[in-house]
Amino acid sequence: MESKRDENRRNLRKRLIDAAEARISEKGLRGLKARDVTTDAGCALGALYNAVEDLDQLILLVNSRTLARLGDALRNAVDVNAAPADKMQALGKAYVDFALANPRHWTAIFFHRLPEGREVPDWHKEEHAQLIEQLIEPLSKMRPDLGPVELRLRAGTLFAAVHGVVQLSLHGRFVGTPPELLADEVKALIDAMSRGTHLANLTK
Amino acid sequence: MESKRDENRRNLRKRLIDAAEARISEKGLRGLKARDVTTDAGCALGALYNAVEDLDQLILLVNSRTLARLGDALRNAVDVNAAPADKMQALGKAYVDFALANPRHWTAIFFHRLPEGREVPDWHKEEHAQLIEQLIEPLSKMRPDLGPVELRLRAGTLFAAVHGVVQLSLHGRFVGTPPELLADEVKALIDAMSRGTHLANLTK
DNA sequence: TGTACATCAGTGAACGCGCGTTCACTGATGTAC
DNA sequence: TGTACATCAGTGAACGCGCGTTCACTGATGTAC
Repeated sequence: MESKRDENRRNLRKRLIDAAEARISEKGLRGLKARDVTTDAGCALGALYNAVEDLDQLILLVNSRTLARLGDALRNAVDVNAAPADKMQALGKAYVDFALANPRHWTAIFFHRLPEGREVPDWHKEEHAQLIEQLIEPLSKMRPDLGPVELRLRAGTLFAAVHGVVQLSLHGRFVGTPPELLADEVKALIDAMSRGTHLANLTK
Repeated sequence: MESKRDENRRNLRKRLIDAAEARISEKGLRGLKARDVTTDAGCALGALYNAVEDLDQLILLVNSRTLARLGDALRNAVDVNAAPADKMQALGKAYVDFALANPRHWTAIFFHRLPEGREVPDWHKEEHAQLIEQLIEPLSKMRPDLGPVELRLRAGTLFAAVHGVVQLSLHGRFVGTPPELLADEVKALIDAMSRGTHLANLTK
């Protein structure tokens, strides 16, 4: 049975992650301060360092949650019986919707950097990989010409491409694609890429 | 005629930008400190604030240079007589090469954030826009079906997509596309996107 | 169940330090006559 | 050209402050008998 100590510890950890998550969603990563988080979580400043290694780890935990939520959003978006092309489009739309609905959490995933020399833990990298995994199945149907290695590579590229479009649009850098048009642009992107050279070959 | 004062001022400014540029290229944006820059530039700490508004503006000036260099690289990459598709590919390759050759400068452009509430000056935004401008001409040839507004939008999307692929690869997030394969992936991306639905329509 | 001791989480004041920015001063450049 | 004064850039020590992290202490939870 879980001891009271363990329960408290787990509890505090959760409250801290909740508080950090809320802060990030309001102020962004830069607005996250140890004092604010502990105040919001209802504990003393020092308690943070009992529950969690340091602030960076707390951010990692929030990002981990965000990735899980994003993963769920993607999973819920696809109809298992749908055509592959529709699955791809559904995934893209879900991704865009998620980013627009959670701009600061989404940004935090990509902008958080650990201090020099500290490596992103493997369990967290794994969470990244699992997201991309969801593209593989529908993409493999659309691109039977690709071997497993190329397929995985291409899925990563597609993911990264969509990511780039959403990022530059969200931060208004270079491209000022307004949010209303974002979905359409991503749609065109996915359409072109998941078809790829496949259809093009048919025309030769 | 330029007074000696003006000349000195211009000189110091240049040395400061040079020094900041070198620092960024070695240590990245995070490794840029006022003391280091002024030491390297051979002036006192306080002189920085005569020559330049503050550190953020100095970074902006370095980024501005980087954008100019990138712009030149793109311009030099295209053969004016080449086919549009080859032009697009040449632009993509030049972009990837530039990012791989100048990873920290390239990263600085996208990661530098001004303090809350301070806006990126218009002249700097304009430099962004001019980069994308270079895509318009070849893309318009390949996509005569697009009107001018859609064309500009699509060019931005293409740019952002390539950007995303390079970024995630460079930072090893999500996708671990190794640099050797990066060029091929970007090639496939540009190929698919600049053809877009155009060729696909032909097959209907 | 009760008692004595051990362990470890919670506390928040204090530490420490990195680092951008300022400021009183000096000395060079510019201007007026 | 020379002199007197004004201006403004260069200097670097000092300021200031934000903020993550520590640490000696207290008090609650766990363990042994």
